[in-house]
Amino acid sequence: MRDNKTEKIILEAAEQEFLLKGFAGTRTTEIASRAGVNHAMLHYYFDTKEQLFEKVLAEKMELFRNSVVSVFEINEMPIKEMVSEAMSRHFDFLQANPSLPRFLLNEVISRQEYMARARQAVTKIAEEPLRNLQQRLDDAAECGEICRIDAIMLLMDIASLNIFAFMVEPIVSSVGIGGESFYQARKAENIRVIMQRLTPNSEPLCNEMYY
Amino acid sequence: MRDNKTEKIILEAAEQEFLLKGFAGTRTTEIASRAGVNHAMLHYYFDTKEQLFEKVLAEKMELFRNSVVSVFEINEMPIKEMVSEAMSRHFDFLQANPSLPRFLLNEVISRQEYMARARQAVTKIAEEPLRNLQQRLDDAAECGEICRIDAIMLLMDIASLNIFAFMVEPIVSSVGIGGESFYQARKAENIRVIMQRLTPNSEPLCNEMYY
DNA sequence: ATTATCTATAGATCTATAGATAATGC
DNA sequence: ATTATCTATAGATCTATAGATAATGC
Repeated sequence: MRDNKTEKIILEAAEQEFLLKGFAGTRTTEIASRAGVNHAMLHYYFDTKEQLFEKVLAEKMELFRNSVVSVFEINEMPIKEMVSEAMSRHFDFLQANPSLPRFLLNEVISRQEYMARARQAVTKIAEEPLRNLQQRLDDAAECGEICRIDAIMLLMDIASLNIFAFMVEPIVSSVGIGGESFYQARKAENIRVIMQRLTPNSEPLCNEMYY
Repeated sequence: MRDNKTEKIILEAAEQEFLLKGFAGTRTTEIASRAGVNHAMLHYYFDTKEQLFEKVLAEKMELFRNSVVSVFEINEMPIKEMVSEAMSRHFDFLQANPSLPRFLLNEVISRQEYMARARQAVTKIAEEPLRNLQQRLDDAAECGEICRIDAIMLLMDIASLNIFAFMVEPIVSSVGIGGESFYQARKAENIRVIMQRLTPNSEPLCNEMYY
């Protein structure tokens, strides 16, 4: 045989099960049955359920981390274009991995072991980019390109708008949410909302009020 | 004895465990130990784990439903004030129940039994208010009070902004998210973003472009 | 004499492995 | 003769209950 076809099939089935039901809700027998292999095979290729899960989680975390980092790397263009481009890439990534945020969020929150790890990772990968972004935002505000804004608030606005729809889609798809054309419109909507948010206010008073 | 003190203690402990770890991740022994009662007591007051869970879920769903309905009931004021007031109430509700959205989302998505139920509930409670809202938005746009906007997009914007921060708070609290003063600023930010979104555009071209 | 609590354990469910058998590579 | 697959079952974990004992209400 010598091919790791079975191993791959099991891993993919595990991925689907874990993403849908989480670690606690997933049964190794279900993974095996979804993969169409004997249950003993699962333990032949992967020692334990935990190990199989770690593999899936690590891969997904890496995927997620890369998507964030790559988005932050955009630079050397006007701030509004930069934000717009970053949002677009972020949205596309989510569309390709719609169940990822819910999965990571849940496993991390419901399992103490991962919480500490995740919090550290967030602090580490977020702190410097956050400072840089704030600097760029301040500079752009100084030039009158955009209004003054706190980087965390901006990022939270963007993340909220981009991520949330994908999270709730399975439940609210009956009222017209979901599907290619919806997400196309949604992407435009999200970027529009943020662009408007960044626009310098005509009445200078307002700047002071909110910042 | 005749007081149902123990019963209440168990129910509250169950609520905490379920909200944190979900149905599959929760152990009845853990609930009992959190409640500080003998494990057998749990089955004395509540026949099964499933039954205990149903009680918690039903209560939380009702709470959630009421919060949505009550927000939709606001009327008889200018559209922008109405939206602003609704957002404010919605935000306050979430601040009082920060882990509710994640819990409901997860249980509903990871357990098929609940999915059908939830989808029906959404369709039923959302359809009419959605039509009414669209009507009001269209009327207000006609008068030039706001720009044209699709009701679903607006609601999705609002829900995203209001809910998301509470969902991720446990993970990102290390970078300054969370706490009374943060949420106060966050609430203002969310309302501001939506108010700007509703503002009629100065260049009439833009209206056509996005709608 | 009814209601609440405990101990001890049965029963159900899920993960993991031993050991036998079949398939492939050399 | 090494690698892959199967059957059958052990072992671990979790839920649920039986039955004995203690506490309260009348």
